[in-house]
Formats: sequence, C-alpha cells, structure tokens
Amino acid sequence: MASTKKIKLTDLKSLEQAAECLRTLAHPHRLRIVQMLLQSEYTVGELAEACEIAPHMASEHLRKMQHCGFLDSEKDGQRRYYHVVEPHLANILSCIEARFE
Amino acid sequence: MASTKKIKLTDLKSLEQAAECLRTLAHPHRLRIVQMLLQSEYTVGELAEACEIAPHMASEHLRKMQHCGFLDSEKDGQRRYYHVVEPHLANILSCIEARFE
DNA sequence: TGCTTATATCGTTACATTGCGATATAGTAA
DNA sequence: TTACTATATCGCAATGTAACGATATAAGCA
Repeated sequence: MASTKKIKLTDLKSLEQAAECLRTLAHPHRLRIVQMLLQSEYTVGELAEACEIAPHMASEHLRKMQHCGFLDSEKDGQRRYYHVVEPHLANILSCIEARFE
Repeated sequence: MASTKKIKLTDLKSLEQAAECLRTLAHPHRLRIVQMLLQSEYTVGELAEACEIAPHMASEHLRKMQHCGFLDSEKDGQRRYYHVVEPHLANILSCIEARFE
C-alpha cells in the first residue's frame, strides 16, 4: 500500500452518459433485440415475436435504443426496419456473450 | 428480406442474468469504482473520496458489485480492501471507455 | 369509402432503485 | 474502560422504470 496510486479517471459527466447507455442496454428483451440486429435488420413485429412480447412493447424498446444512439430505422411501406448504428455495440455484446453462455 | 434469417439466440434466462449485471454496472460512481479497482486495490474510504460520496454510500455500491460477482474484498485491520475478480470486467470497461472518452 | 395490418403513443399502476440520515458493528488506541 | 475511526446496515422518501390496456396514426387492400 505504499504505492502512489495516481491513475487517470474518466470524468463523472462522461461516466453518467456511459451509465445511461448501459441502463438502456440492461434489459433482457433489449439485449435480444440488439443481438438480432447485429446480424440482420428486422421489423418491429419480427423482433416482438422473437422476444415473445407485444409489438407495442418492442416498439418502445426500439424507441429507447434509437434515442440513445444504438439504432436507426427506415420505413418500407407499412413496416419499419431497424438496424444497428453504434459501432461499439458488437464489441460490448461479445463481452457479454463471453460471460453468459 | 428473402433471406432465411436463422440465427442463434441466447436464451432469455441468460439474458436476464446479463441484464442484471449490466444494471449493476450502470451507475457513474460504480463505473468509477470499477475503473479504479482494475488498476489497484483500494479501501472503501479511498473509493468514496474519489467518487466524492459518503463512505457508507461507497460501501453499498461495493456490496452490490460483490453480490453479482464483480468484486471481492479482504480485511486489513480496520480497513477493507476491494479488488476485481470478474475477468471480463476489464474488457467491458475498455469498450465503454472506447466510446465515452 | 371502409377494413385490416403494422407501428407508435398515452395514461396508469406496480415495482425497483437511489440517496441519505440514523444506527450498528468492529478494530485501534488512550 | 472510553473515545475514535472505518465500514456496514436499516428505514424511509423521492424518483425512475416496466408493463400494459387503450388509443392513435399510417399504409395496404377490398
């Protein structure tokens, strides 16, 4: 314990942002949605079915993740396709899968 | 849209566990604590001071992270030193730092 | 036009989390 | 013993989040 322990800390403002994104990710259905969208694009209905939830619930999860910059979407007729835009998401999901499989 | 889209999904039970760990991590003070503990071990008081919070708040954050398997601790007289035991934490924090700095 | 499907939003209720003062426990030292 | 320090726990008030039924919008089709 005689060491100096001088280390560089991320400022709390940035950590607050990071925490907000992690909170957005920290939901089993949202994790599954991200996992799927990392491999292809999907509609709200397809994602809802994969998560076994009502479409309007999937829609809300997608809205949250779009709001914090993870996803974007484009319309195709009646349907809306979502896809991943945050480049670090794949890496983070790999870490999570490495621990929980 | 004509593709088969057959992908392997993590079961919801595991995703629930993963989400719980992410929720534990998703707090600015806890992120700072983990960031520090990845570089050295520290006492409750030292971590509290670095986060600018009361010691009993740091103690509670540490208890939560110990409970979900991120940290462990050992006593040295009056003080208690915490350290990281979850091997994936360093990798996850790197992902986070890569995005938020 | 009216009917159906796909997606999004609103309003409410239930539940979880946060922060914090007060209190408790354990070790140190006089 | 008493006093002090470090850490941990309790109980509560405030806030945040999740789930969900009801409703709304918008596109396709008869």
